[in-house]
Amino acid sequence: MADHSLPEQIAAELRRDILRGKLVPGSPVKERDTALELGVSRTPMREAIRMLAQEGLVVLRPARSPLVADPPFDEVVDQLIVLQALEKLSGDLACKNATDADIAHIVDIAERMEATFYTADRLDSFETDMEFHMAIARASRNRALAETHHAYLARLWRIRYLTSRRRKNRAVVLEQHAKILDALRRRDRQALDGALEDHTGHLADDMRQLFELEET
Amino acid sequence: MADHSLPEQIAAELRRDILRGKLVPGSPVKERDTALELGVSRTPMREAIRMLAQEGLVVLRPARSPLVADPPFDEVVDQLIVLQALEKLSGDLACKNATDADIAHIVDIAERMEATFYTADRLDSFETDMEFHMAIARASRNRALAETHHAYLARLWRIRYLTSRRRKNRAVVLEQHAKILDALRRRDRQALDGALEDHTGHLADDMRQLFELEET
DNA sequence: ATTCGCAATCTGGTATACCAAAAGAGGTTG
DNA sequence: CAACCTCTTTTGGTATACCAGATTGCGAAT
Repeated sequence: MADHSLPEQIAAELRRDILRGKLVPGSPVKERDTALELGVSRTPMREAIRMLAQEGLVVLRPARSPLVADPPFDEVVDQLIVLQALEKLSGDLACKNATDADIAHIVDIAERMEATFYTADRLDSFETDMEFHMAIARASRNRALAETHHAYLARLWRIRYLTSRRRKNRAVVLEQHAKILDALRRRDRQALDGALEDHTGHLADDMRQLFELEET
Repeated sequence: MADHSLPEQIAAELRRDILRGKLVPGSPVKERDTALELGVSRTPMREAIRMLAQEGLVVLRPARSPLVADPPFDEVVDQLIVLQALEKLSGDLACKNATDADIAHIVDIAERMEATFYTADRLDSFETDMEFHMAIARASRNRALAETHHAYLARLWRIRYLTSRRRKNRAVVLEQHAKILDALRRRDRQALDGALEDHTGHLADDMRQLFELEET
């Protein structure tokens, strides 16, 4: 248990429950009950809840139980817009600052993803996809950027996960990744910018469809 | 005391002490002692320290006292790069989405700042400057963006505060703000982009000078 | 004199007890 | 029958007590 601190473990546990849908969006997360359930005291539970609030997975209310977040479409779009800007900045900086080893690492992830995309568990392949994007952010060699980018990926985790199920043509994703990789290899900032914009744009389209279906 | 919660008040108190230099970068912030000093218990003090850690004003160490942050130049530059990207995105979106009331509010802040810039307490006028930039971010009508932008402003608070002392010509700031306002009024995205880039760029120059002086 | 080791103590992490505010249930009254 | 008031219960906020790991300083042994 030296890995992570107790609050982090609790946060990870709750995060999984939220993303997997065990904790329904809009339902309260009472610190007493939840702490008892997990066999910890309220203090680390409190801290874990604050972490998730910071990530946007729960919303705090003054003097009330925190709620599992259930962001309306507009808010998710807002977050996606920021994510897109962060990815484009990452790409731009990566073209300038990435080492060859950085790029090789990204290629490696992409190849792994391509090889297992149709056979792997959806959750696994989804995590590989996250790794891919995080590796690009890290290749910017800007720690603050990588951290903020990671926070947004985490925040959009659930909704991206849900859209990945609905996506008819998974090949499109692989193709987009290939384009991103190609531009990055050539360190072609403009091409990379376009490829990343395209990638996020498709995600926005998928999200819109998902929300429209949910309306019913 | 309905304004803010106790942890927020404590955080504000500590933040002022850090920014004013009462708490020296690199020195420990012991939660017991500090809590006793402020007449509160450790629980809200803990939370306040976590807030400041999140803002980057203190750094947490496992099983050790938190330290007042003292980030190296490179890290601050990284953060400034992200802040610049967020400001440019804010400006871009604000040109599209800001209401006339939003812009009027920004004008209001700018005028207040201009009127008191030379007479007001430096920390106060600095807070007005922050309000100005935050108002622009909020005018983007993108909550996520405004929040992340705010976090970066807070993170760069100290270093910006220090540079504001060194800046020979405060009039430059007012002039830049005027340019930003003008472009925003005309909803001229390109001009606003340039003005914001210029503003942040100057800040980077000032920062560089500050760090070079500190080296000695 | 130097180094190794042990113990006192300092510090953050965790559990728990207490408090005040707010929500909900139930009864009373118009 | 409905609306309102009150009392109980629930819940987060705060204070405090306890614990375990780490640091440090002193002392003993080489």
